[in-house]
Amino acid sequence: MRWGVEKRLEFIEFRLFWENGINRSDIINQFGVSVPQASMDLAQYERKAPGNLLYDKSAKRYKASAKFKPMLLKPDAVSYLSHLQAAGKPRDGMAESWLAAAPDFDLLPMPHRNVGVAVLQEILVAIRERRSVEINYQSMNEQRPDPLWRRIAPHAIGSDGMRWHVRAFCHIDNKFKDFLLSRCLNTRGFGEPLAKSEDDTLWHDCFTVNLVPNPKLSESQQEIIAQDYGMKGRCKEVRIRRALLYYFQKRLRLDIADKVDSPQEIPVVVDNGAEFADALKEVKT
Amino acid sequence: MRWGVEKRLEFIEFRLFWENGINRSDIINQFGVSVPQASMDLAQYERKAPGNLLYDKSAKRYKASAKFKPMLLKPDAVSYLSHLQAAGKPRDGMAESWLAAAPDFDLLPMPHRNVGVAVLQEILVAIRERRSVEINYQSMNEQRPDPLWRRIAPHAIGSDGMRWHVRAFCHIDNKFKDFLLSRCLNTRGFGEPLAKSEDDTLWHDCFTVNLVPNPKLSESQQEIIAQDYGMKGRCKEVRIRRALLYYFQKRLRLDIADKVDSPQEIPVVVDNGAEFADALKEVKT
DNA sequence: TTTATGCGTATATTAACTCTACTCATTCAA
DNA sequence: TTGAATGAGTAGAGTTAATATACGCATAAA
Repeated sequence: MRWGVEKRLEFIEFRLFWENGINRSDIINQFGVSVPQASMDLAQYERKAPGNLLYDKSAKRYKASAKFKPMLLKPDAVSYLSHLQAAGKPRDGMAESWLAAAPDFDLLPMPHRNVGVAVLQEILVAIRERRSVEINYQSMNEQRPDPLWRRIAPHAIGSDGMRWHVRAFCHIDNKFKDFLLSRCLNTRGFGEPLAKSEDDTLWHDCFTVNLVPNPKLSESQQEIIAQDYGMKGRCKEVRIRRALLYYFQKRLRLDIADKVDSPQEIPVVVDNGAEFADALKEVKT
Repeated sequence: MRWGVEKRLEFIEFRLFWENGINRSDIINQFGVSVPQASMDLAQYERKAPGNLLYDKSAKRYKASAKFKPMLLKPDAVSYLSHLQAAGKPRDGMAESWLAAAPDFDLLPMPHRNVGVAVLQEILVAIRERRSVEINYQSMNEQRPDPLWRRIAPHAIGSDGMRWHVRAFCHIDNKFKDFLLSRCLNTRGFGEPLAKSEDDTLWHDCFTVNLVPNPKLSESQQEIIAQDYGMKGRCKEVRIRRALLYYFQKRLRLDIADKVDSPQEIPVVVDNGAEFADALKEVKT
C-alpha cells in the first residue's frame, strides 16, 4: 500500500477516535483527493478494521462504533495533548494538524524573545560536524554589559522547560556552559573545537533525585501525591543530567520548600537533600 | 500536484534546511517509494526551486546551496525545537518525525502519572457535545481522602506548563474549577450540564500582567532582561486568562520575589502588583 | 414537496508510481 | 591501479491509484 493511502487511513482512524467522526469531505479537505477516492478510502478502512465504522445518517458522518478498536494507531493521551499544544500556534511546514473538533483550550503564555532561525541552523551544523563557532552572545555578566563575540564548541541542546540552551565548551572561560539560544544574536566562522562532547561530564553524568511527598502535608494528601507521581514506596527516583539539575530545582520549586508557608504549593521535596546540595554546588562552580 | 508528492518535496526542503542534506535513500526510507521515483522527486524539486540543490559528490548527498531559499516551508526555530521535543518520546500515530541528524538533546524530566486515554476521550466528548459527565476524581481536599464520583460540566482544557486540567463547572461545589486530568481515574454517564462555557467568566476574562525587570538587578542586567522578553519601554504586557493567573504566578516564581536572596533567580516582577493581587484573590475564592 | 447535502457506484481516462535493466561517477580498499 | 561498492540518473513496459463525470438513493431542512 502506498504511503498516501496509509496516511489517509490513519487519518480516518484518528478522527474516529479523537473527534466527532469523519466525513468524505474531511478527507477531501485534508488531502485534496476526489469524492470517489474518499469513498473508496472509507470502504478500505472498513475492510481493514471491520466493525469500527458506523454511519450516522442523521449527522451524515461516520462515527466510531461501540466496539471500535484502533488498528492503525496506538492512541495516547499525552501525544494527543502535545498535538493540541503544537496546533495552538500555526506552524509552517513540518506537519499540519489533524485536529478539527478540538476543544477550547489554552496554555500558560510564556513571554520570551524568539530564537533566530539562522542562529539555530548554524549551531546545529556546528554540533553535527563537531566544530566550534563564534556567537555574538549577550551574557548577564556584569563585566560584559554588551554582546560579545565568543567562540564556543557546542555539542548538545537542552530545554529547562521554558527556554532552550546550547550546551557548549566556552573557549573564553575554558569550561562547559549553557548558552541561552535567544541570547545568541548572531554567528560566524566555524573552527576547531577545544573540547568534545565526551569531556562534558556534567552533561553525560546523571544524578538521581529521590522525590518524596512533602512531609508537611497530611497523611492522606501525601498518599495522593505519591499516586500523582507514580511513586513506589512513597519515593520517586528521577534520573537527571547534572547539567540540568539547577533548572530542575527551580522548576519544581525545590529550593524554596521551607520559605513558603503553605505546603500545598510544594507537593514534593528532595529526600536525599545532602547529596542533592553537593551535586548542585558542583554544577555551580 | 498530489498530496503525496507535495509532502515529499517539503521533506526534501526540510532536510536541506535543517539537516545534513538529502539522499535518494532518505526519501525511499521515509515514504517507501521506488528508486526512480526518488530521483524524479529530486529533479522536480530542482525544477520548483532552481539553484537550491547542490550535489556533494564526495558525501554522496544533496546539500543546500549557498543561495538556498526555502520555497515550500517557512522555517521557524521554535517549531523546529518543538518538533525535536515531540520526537523525543516515540509518538504513535499523528505524524512521524522528519528528523534524522538531530543533535544530542534533552529536556527536563517532569515526573507525573499519565492521563488515561479513555478518560480524556470521554471528557472531550462531553466538551464537544456540551454535556456533563461524572468523573471519579481524587481531590486534595482533606474532607475527601478517597476518590469521589462527581458530576462536572467541562468546557475547555488548559495547561499550566506542567500538567493538563479540565476547566469545568462542578455540580457539587456549584462553581467553575480546574480538575487535573491525571487525577480523573474514570468517567461515566453523560447528562445535562448545570452551566455553560459562557458563564465561566474567569476563563473568558483576561487580566493584563505588566512585567518589568527585577529592580534589584543592575541597570545593564535589567536592560538585558528587557531585551530577553521583548519589552517595549521596559515593560512587557502579558494578557492571560484569569483562570490561569495562579499558575502563571507560580511558574514565573512571581510570588517569592522578595523571599529569595539573589535577584538573578527572579528576572521579572509584576509592576501592577496591587491589581495582580486583587485578581489572584478573586480567583482563589 | 422541493432543495440541498452526503453517500455509493460505474465508466473511461490520466497521472503517478513500480519493476527491471543499464550507464556513469566517485570512493575506498586490495 | 584495479575492482568492488555505492549512489545518481535514465529508459521502457506495466500497474495502480487517482481523476472527472455521471447517475441513483437517503435524509434533513426549507
